[in-house]
Amino acid sequence: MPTDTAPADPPAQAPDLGIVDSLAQLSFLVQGALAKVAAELGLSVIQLRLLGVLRDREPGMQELARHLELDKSSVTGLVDRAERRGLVRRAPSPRDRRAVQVTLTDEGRAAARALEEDAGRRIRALAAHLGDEQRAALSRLASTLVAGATAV
Amino acid sequence: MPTDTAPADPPAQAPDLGIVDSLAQLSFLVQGALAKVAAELGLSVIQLRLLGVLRDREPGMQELARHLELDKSSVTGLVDRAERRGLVRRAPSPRDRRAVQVTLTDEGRAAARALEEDAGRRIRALAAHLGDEQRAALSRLASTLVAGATAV
DNA sequence: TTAATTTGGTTGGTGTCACGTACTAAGTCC
DNA sequence: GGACTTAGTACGTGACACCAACCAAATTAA
Repeated sequence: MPTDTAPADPPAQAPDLGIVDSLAQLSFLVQGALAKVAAELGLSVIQLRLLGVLRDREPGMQELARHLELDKSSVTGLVDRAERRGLVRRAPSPRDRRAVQVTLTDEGRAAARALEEDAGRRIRALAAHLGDEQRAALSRLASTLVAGATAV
Repeated sequence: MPTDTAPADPPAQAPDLGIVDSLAQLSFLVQGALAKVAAELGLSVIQLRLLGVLRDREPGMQELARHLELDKSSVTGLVDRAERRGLVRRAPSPRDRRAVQVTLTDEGRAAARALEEDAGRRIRALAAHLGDEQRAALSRLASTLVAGATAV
């Protein structure tokens, strides 16, 4: 159970932590980077994630809940707060009079773009110690894992 | 800004998401797995992390705050809740009468072991679609990245 | 075509978590 | 001795997540 993201001694040759610890530590590292990105705009990671999902979708609340793996009541609150900040809008669904379409506002879209850029910078910085080939290999492997693990 | 962990179509050949999106998505995947592991014992990810740090340390509150990158007042609350659950104990420091040593209780140690095992299972399951060689390569690359990025 | 059920969403209550500010007590430095 | 720093707590606030209960619209059954 690898839980430590605080600076450690730089090993001349990095010891292999094993698949479990290395992925867990990596995830804390990346999440920390994303948290800092979001914090620059006064947002949380979950708000960043919300904006990310809405970049190419106009889902209802239920669908949003599935994407974010949250309870629907949690999504109500999440969207409430994002709406209060002027980042998203609730529009009535044209198909279903009960339902709602959640949409990015212009401000929200601008924020999403800024976050995306900054996240790119920060994550690339994390991988700065890797060589080009290593980085490419890591990207491929991570992509493969993600594809395999999310394909139900 | 890759924010989606919900199931997607399984691509015959996984497209490379790029280093940024692949690492971000991977981090959400791993954090989700850790959240489920913790939830099985009625804990949160940060509590899991706390137990992980305490496996091989008996830090003071300040030191704990540094390890977890939290404000010291946040650590007070965190340890309060863990103590209330019987997982950790506050002992007076022998060196400094102001300070405290945070220690795992027997119950806490048992929980840490259980979490560790289960996290291993779940993370290995995530990587189940990778071949042995791929998994080993990913582990090495992730280890290298972590070592490089945490070495101040 | 009513009646029963499912679906989409909100409300209200509870607990966790993180922060900032303010505070006490103990250690350290002149 | 007094000034300053360090270790930790207390308190108030806000974000976040869940559950249970609820309403209204949509769908299915009778």
